Amino acid sequence: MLTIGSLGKKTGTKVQTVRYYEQIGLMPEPGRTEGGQRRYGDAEVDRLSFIRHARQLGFPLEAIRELLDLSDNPDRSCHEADSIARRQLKQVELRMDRLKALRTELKRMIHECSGGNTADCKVLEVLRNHSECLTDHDEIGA
Amino acid sequence: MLTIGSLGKKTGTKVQTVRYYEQIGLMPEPGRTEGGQRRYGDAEVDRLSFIRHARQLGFPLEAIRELLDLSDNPDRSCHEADSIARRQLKQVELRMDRLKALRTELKRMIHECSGGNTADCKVLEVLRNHSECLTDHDEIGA
DNA sequence: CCTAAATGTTCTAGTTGCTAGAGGTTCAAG
DNA sequence: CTTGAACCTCTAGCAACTAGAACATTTAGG
Repeated sequence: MLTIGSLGKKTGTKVQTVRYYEQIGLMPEPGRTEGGQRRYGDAEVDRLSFIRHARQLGFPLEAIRELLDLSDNPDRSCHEADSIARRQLKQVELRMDRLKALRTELKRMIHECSGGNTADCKVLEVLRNHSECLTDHDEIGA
Repeated sequence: MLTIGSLGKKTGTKVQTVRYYEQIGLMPEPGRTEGGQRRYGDAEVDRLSFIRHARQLGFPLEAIRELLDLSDNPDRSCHEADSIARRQLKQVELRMDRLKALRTELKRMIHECSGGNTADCKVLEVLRNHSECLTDHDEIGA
């Protein structure tokens, strides 16, 4: 039986985060000691590892909830899990495309900056004047 | 003199967002009508455009605050603006690298999924078993 | 057995960058 | 003068945690 701290260490998760997952129903309510402390077994280690791994792959918690659900029902079709993964892949590719455009623009800004004072700083000038941009970067928060 | 709505339209910003920027001190407190409504001039249009453009390039608001500060002081060295931009470029490149690793892993997961039921779904299996991963993807939230 | 340190507990609030809604006021056109 | 769009403030919500206060429990050493 593991304490919440050891569970966290085993899975690379902060204690607060484990409790957070419990709060939103991603992790089950574990057994408690007489004194009220949480104790975990192997099933919980597996489940939390699954969650963490999916997070590392960028899946949002709601997608992970679905994936866990599928994982709990081994007789259901694999198709749903596959489509969740495909959706995630699309997201990743979209974000990559955006970042590529941003990188281009940033590089150009920096490249053209020749020092001197801010009055004729290329970086600031580009920011002031959107029309100097070559690429589209319409989306915010890429 | 522009209303907050027209300012928003001109700069591609939601009204709420303009007020939010004012609240956190990125935008100055504008003049008001007798009835208490905000009115904006050209300077505000420029400033908000600057902010929005920097956001599109992924700069966090705190970096934008610094950039605006530099922009307001034309005699200061360009060096600082340049280093903020370089920092941002590094961030972008870091995120791209992470996304690249994620994409690789997701593609492999999906590629190996041959249908059937979830009991032997590759997607779920990979998530269950981190050791099946080829790439590093240690950082979360890439 | 006792004590101290480490770890656990709950609860609240903060992070980033907005966005949405309630409930009310002002403005401009007709 | 009336109507309806656009404005006002204030609060709360989003994702996915993270941090801190104030207190309880557990465990190891002496």
